[in-house]
Amino acid sequence: MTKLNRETVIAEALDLLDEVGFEGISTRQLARRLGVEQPSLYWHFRRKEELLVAMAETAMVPHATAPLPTPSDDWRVWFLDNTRSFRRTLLGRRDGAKLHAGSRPRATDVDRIAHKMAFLVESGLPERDAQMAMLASSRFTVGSVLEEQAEASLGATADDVIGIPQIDHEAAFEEGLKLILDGLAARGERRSTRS
Amino acid sequence: MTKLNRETVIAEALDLLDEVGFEGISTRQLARRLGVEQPSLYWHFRRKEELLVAMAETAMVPHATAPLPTPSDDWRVWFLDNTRSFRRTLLGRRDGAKLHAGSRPRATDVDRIAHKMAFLVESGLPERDAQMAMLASSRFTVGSVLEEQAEASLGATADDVIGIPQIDHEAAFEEGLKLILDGLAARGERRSTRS
DNA sequence: ACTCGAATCTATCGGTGATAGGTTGATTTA
DNA sequence: TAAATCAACCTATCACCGATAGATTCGAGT
Repeated sequence: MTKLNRETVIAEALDLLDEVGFEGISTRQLARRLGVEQPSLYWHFRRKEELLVAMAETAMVPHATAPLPTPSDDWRVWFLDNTRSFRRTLLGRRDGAKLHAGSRPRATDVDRIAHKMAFLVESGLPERDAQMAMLASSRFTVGSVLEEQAEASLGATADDVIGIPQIDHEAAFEEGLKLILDGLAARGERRSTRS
Repeated sequence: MTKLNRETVIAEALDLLDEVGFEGISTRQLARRLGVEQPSLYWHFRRKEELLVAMAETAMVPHATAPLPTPSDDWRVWFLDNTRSFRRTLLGRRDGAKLHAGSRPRATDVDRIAHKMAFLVESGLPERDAQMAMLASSRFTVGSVLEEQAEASLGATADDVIGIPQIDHEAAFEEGLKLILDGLAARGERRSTRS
């Protein structure tokens, strides 16, 4: 059998995540899948948490490699699509939000965020508003997906007692996102129409 | 020594949470603090998760017992204060957001939410907008506090490499919340001024 | 005094992350 | 080519974890 490497471990770990969920991930199960003994994983990762961080990073690749905005883009449309891309990526893996929550941005992410910010400023938004809107939409998204995936996990075990009217997560996300966008647009317009 | 009961266990568990954080909670440590052997806790709780749910509920008491809005209140002011109350309660305990995340609302919570919704509708907001705004602000808050407390946990271990400009979480929360409120107000005004 | 059951105990299970230190086999070096 | 090196595994083991089974205690009610 071919030799293990970091990427193979991460890929298999993400497959395992999809099957057993975040709490179900154990180094032994992962090792068994890779045809290896459990301590061998510690050659590639110092601690389990280091593996989880790497998993989170890989899971975010779809969003982290999505095209950046260009000056001709409508900032409103881009803002919506960018946040949707983030959400779809989080939803792309089981417990994706839990995996991602609290992870620090890497240097390449920081560069991309800077580009996005510059785009919004170029589009006429005050820098602080742009910054706060990016932050707010990101946190709103994490909170939303976290709840959505938590409900999915609980739904698998406990039966839904009727009384909680079952939320349409997609619609709730879109509406909340629109609220943030509208709040942002109100400022941008106020600024661009008055000055 | 006085006999144990559910409330005592929960209270001690929350103290333990503040000391060791969410990941550090173990039934053995908790039992030792209570002067009892570990399996004794299983008389009061079927599984550890049941204890965690009870902890989450108790931790939310400050917010869950805060005064409800009255018809004379300004809905904008109330909306801000209500969301701030939620945030402060989450921040009130270490890893409060992680503890709360994904917990289902209890019957009494549902009643309170219904009251709040009715208040917003009475104040002139479309029901769906009110619903979505409550949901959005709640999820934004959970996402925000989750990140804030995650940073606090990481900050305790890893040193801050300068390059991430250190966010003022309070200000970011206030700005994001204001975006949601402004988005909501834009609709309410549009409705009330046109009809 | 006797019973009964709530509330605790002891003992133990299988599973977990992690470390220490030995083995192997390919690659580099002398 | 022989020796040395070192990445990449292995075995063995640790302390700890959540959870269950089943014995024991002890106070309240009859």
